[in-house]
Amino acid sequence: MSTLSIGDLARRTGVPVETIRYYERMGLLPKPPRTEGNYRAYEAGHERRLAFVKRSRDLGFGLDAIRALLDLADGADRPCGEVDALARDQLAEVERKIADLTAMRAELQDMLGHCRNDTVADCEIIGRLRGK
Amino acid sequence: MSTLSIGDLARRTGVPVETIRYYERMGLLPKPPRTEGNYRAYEAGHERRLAFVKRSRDLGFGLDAIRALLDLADGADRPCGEVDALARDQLAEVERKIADLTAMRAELQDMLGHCRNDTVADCEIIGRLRGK
DNA sequence: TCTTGACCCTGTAGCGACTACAGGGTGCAG
DNA sequence: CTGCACCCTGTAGTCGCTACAGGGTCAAGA
Ligand SMILES: [Zn+2]
Ligand SMILES: [Zn+2]
Ligand SMILES: [Zn+2]
Ligand SMILES: [Zn+2]
Repeated sequence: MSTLSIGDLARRTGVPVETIRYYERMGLLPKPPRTEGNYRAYEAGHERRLAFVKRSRDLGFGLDAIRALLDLADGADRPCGEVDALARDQLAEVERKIADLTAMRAELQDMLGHCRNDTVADCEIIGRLRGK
Repeated sequence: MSTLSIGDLARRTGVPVETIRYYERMGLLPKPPRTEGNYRAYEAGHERRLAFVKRSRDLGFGLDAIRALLDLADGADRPCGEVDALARDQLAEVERKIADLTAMRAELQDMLGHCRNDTVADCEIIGRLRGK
């Protein structure tokens, strides 16, 4: 038989078993047919769909956005403006996070650069956390 | 009287009331004395401690790390090596996140740059999410 | 004096995206 | 036939808040 168990699918996609079941509960993956013993039996279509979800997650899309992307991907001859909009929103979100983290990094580096490694009372890190 | 209500403290530190109560439950802030009407009555020490917590949060430290920093900050004449280690760990974490997000940004930008705004079937964004 | 309204209290539930059990069932190899 | 890896469901925990629900307190204005 060419069907995959949930464990097979997990190994092939790199998505943990528990996460696959979670995606199914969240409506990202269709409920697969079951074997006699009530095991999930996946086929190639399921694997492609899960791979799509994984690539989207790797780009930071939230599950709601991924549901929307999956729906849009089904309408082959519709314009892709909505897809674009989702990607642009996600890019904006990523850029916002990078900006926040870059500010944190600068301050942490500066604190560490000023620390003379003596007592806590004189430590620049503690001093700045206290607000000088 | 020079005490502050929880709302006063929230306004002065920029930390929401609910979050202040949450920090108290989590053991980051000492339980303040109460008024006759059972209102929390804060003093300058509480405000300084909360400001320390806020600055630490703004740098991305987790609450466990902040608890440790607060403890270390009390031992004035001990060496600051542990403080340093916490800051270095936090810097490493921030740098890891920046690296992840930078990769996401590059891929999102590239996808968006290749999208010719036609149909979903030809859309580069959908194509890449599907794995080409 | 009464009442309005802003503030405060506790306790609990929800968010997002998992992750980790507990307590069982299935299926195959030795 | 027995062990073991795997699968099942359902629930609770993670992190750092945030949002109620259902009450109590308090000062100012009519
Ligand atoms: Zn400097
Ligand atoms: Zn130091
Ligand atoms: Zn390219
Ligand atoms: Zn497109």
